[in-house]
Amino acid sequence: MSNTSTLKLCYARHMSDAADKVIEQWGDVRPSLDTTPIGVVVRILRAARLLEQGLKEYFDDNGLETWEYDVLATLLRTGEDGSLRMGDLAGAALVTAGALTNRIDRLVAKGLVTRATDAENRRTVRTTLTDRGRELADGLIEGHLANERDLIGALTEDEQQQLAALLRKLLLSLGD
Amino acid sequence: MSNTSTLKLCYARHMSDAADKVIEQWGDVRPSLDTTPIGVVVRILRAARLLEQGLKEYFDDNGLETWEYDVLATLLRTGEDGSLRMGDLAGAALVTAGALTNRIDRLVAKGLVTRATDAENRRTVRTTLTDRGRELADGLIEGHLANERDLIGALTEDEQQQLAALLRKLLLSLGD
DNA sequence: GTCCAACATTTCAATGTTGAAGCTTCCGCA
DNA sequence: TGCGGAAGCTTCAACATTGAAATGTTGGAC
Repeated sequence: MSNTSTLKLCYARHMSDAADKVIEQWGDVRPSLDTTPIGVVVRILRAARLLEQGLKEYFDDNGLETWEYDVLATLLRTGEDGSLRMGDLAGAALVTAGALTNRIDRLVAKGLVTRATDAENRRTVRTTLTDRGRELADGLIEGHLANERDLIGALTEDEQQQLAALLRKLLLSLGD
Repeated sequence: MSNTSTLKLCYARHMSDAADKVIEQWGDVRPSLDTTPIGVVVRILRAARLLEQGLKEYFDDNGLETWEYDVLATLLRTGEDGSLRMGDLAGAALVTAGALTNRIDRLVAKGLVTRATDAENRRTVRTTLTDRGRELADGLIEGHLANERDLIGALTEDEQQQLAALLRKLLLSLGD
């Protein structure tokens, strides 16, 4: 699961990635453009895609979809009684309410969560982990985190912290 | 199009974003976990979603899908004769070949590109900008870049460069 | 010269998401 | 008490993507 082989490929300094090539091409064709924002935006978009693939591989190996783990883990870490409203789950996953209904349907069918209308506010529906769901999520956390560590392992701890700090600032400005 | 209002919200230092909350929650519920990779991975995923939304708004205003501009711009900046093979376009957009066929179908229907089998290697299909496609893409570049600058405007230029450098290193290790 | 494996694209069924419309349920207000 | 609007979720049609199978093409082995 370690990507030692690809790491070797970039020991050389100043190797260029896809974003560098995009910027270089614009420089050739439209030299007057200020293409600096591409260096950030394109890289974030591509990094997200590649990380998603990397996360998917881990969950594939464990017979789960990434979003399934996301729902279970969100319920698990939210503590309390391990139940959340549909809207909260939709917000956490950045998908629409319709998508969440669909997802929870399937998790209920798998026996990993239950669904019940809230007694106090009967408009809201609370999704709760079953024991099986809790155990499943619990058993996957460590491996998932290890996988994440591996995916960003090319960066030193310092670099990881810098990156996190810069992204936090960006996210706050984007309204996260 | 400027996000001054959201910027104001984070003048206070050490405000926490969604990733901070996730980490904090795990700390409460499973204190033994090393959740540091979340700070990077989750943030990249969320930043990508939010940036995609921000890009979408600009192209919505201009009656185009983001991917439509992506194809046109890729063809435009690749220089040469402004034509590319299907596989190249799929690679640039990180989608499958099937998706590309569909996308190019629609761009052809709109009169923005043409499709022709390559004379030298008749397995490959070359997609080429029409004059209209070229003009359309050309007219949108500057606004698009201005929008991108705006989206990451909360970061100083130095910070943007640091962020770009860290992401490049990460992307290279991920095989970009 | 023929055959075969690899390549490049298209086709197609399965699947998941979005956005809008539709239901209940709740709350503020008269 | 009753009404109107908003909140919260579900339903549904439209649409896009994926992954696999199918089609056609090329180049090398023999």
